[in-house]
Amino acid sequence: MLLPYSFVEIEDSLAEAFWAVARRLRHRTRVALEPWDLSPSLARALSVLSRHGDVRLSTLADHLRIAPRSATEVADDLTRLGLAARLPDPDDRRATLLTLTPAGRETATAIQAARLTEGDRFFEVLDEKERADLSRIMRKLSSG
Amino acid sequence: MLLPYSFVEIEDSLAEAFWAVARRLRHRTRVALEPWDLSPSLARALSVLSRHGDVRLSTLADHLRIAPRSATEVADDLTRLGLAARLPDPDDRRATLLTLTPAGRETATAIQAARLTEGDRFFEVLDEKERADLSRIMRKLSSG
DNA sequence: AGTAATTACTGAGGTTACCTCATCTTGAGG
DNA sequence: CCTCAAGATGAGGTAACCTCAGTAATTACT
Repeated sequence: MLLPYSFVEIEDSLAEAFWAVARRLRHRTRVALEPWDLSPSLARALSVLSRHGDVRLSTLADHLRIAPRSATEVADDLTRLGLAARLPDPDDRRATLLTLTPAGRETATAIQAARLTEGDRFFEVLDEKERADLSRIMRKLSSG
Repeated sequence: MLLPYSFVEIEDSLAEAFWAVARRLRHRTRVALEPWDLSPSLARALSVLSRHGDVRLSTLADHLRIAPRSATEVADDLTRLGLAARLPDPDDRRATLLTLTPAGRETATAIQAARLTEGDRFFEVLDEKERADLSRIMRKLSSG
């Protein structure tokens, strides 16, 4: 199937350019997490806990968009690291709440801060208007 | 009593907005690949082969940014699927070239086209100027 | 109230896409 | 011709997911 040549080139480079940026940003994020020796996956879980407070494992799974069974493993890992703890849900004895330990809360806050500065540094090559444009465009792309 | 919760994460930073878009685009790409039942990883390898012609496994590894040992596995998979074949490098008897079979070439072309239309559909919610802005901004971010 | 269906978590085991390390063969330089 | 490096691969390992089956607790339906 053939598309108009110029059109192809533009679209092609747009998607590719996007992924090139994604790779760079991912790398930056990984570097930003290094001081805590935490995988991106666990860092994300920590951030969910820090934003939403105590959550059921199933809710954690929803937020992370992983299978419920996998949330069990994330909880295991965070617990093993002393960053979170399980406690029974008072409203439903089938359910388990995951809560941040003080160490977990501290780590979550530190990571959040580091991630923000990393993110800022990454995007600060853009001027004010470009950032506004990008923000608006991202919003459009993620809901359209 | 349990409060109802929303699964929608608050995207307060550019980075998070960016990742939300990345997730959507990745999903679109995966969907676009479904007709061929190929993993994104193999599709990428196919596209390297289609762009660079016959390549050594080590070169393939470089392009895909994976360890040389892992390129062996990618080659195994493509070979098993009849999309590529190994042939000895005439210039170096230690080396192996991977080459596309006719089926592989055909698949690579079809995937390329499908991927472009998917990308097209993804970015077409933007108007002309937004696409130009995004393209410029991505370029700036990936080299800055 | 008694039973059936559903929900929350987890054990067992699998998959994908990577990795390192050791080994074999071939090539290149002193 | 001898040592060292490079290309591929066997063996074995890992992270981060997955499905499926099972148990306990809850809700829904006679």
